[in-house]
Amino acid sequence: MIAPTEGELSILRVLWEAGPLTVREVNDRLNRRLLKQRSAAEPPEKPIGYTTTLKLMQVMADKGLVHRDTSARSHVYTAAAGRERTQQGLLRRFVDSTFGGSRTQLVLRALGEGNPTSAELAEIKDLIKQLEKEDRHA
Amino acid sequence: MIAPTEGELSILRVLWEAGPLTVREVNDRLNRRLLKQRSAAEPPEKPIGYTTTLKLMQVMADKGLVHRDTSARSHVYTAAAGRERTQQGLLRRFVDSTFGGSRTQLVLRALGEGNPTSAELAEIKDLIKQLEKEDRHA
DNA sequence: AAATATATACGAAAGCTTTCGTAATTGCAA
DNA sequence: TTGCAATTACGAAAGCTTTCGTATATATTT
Repeated sequence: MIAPTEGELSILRVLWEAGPLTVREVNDRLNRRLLKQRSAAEPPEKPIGYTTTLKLMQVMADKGLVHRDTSARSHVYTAAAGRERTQQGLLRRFVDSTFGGSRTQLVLRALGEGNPTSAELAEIKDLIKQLEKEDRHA
Repeated sequence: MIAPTEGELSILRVLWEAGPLTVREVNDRLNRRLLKQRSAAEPPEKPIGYTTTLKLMQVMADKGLVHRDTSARSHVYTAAAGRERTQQGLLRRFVDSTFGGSRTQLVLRALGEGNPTSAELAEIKDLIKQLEKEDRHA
């Protein structure tokens, strides 16, 4: 599976969240998101043009990142790969390029500087317990 | 601090590992690394041209990613920011774009699918303990 | 000294992602 | 039907990173 670019990823996020959508719907959601993000002080982000989103999604269809149903006039697009699988692929690439392939280094860095809440820590501890169980059985 | 690109990051990795170096030395190490990576079956990766590395490092100097000492004929380059700080910045950006800003999601994904060894898990558990202590005091 | 090797500087090409303008098509409304 | 709105298709421009050729300067070797 080909890795999505930054812009493609923002479209995939919308599709994962809201299911199969038309270009118009995706573009609307992307721009609504921009509006929400904008606070008074920040520079007013320019909305994404409709044909920009269209073109991007056409390219994604060519790459196989999305499937599209062309039976209706407004084509309906679906993410080709699930969120988990895509995150997994991007994570691998990121760990390789930035942490020399060491997932542990990544985790330590992520936990070390971010003030994780006790709830988050608890969730991670639970997962570690599970993993240790599996390890014992293996 | 500006985020380094993929190619720039590979140069920073060399500088972090080996300290201040000339363009020639960086280029040699990049290509030696390529040679090591290459196994018999893989397509023979093309070595990186000297002027390519030179130009990239000049651009990095312009961006402020490296400092350079031009007192000698062969300029000597140094990484401007430390490895930890740079990793931290890249991590933040990655968590935002790929995990919607949730470090916890990233950690869970990183631990979940990678068969971490018990030594790795122990290291992470230690860190969690420390963090919980700090949390109590805060 | 002359020839050779090595360095930097610099512009431009190549390759990629994103943005945009415009034409052609289709559906809908007056 | 005619006109208007919305959609796709498509090429090209803009912007960025990477690669490369070449000119120029500086050292080294013969």
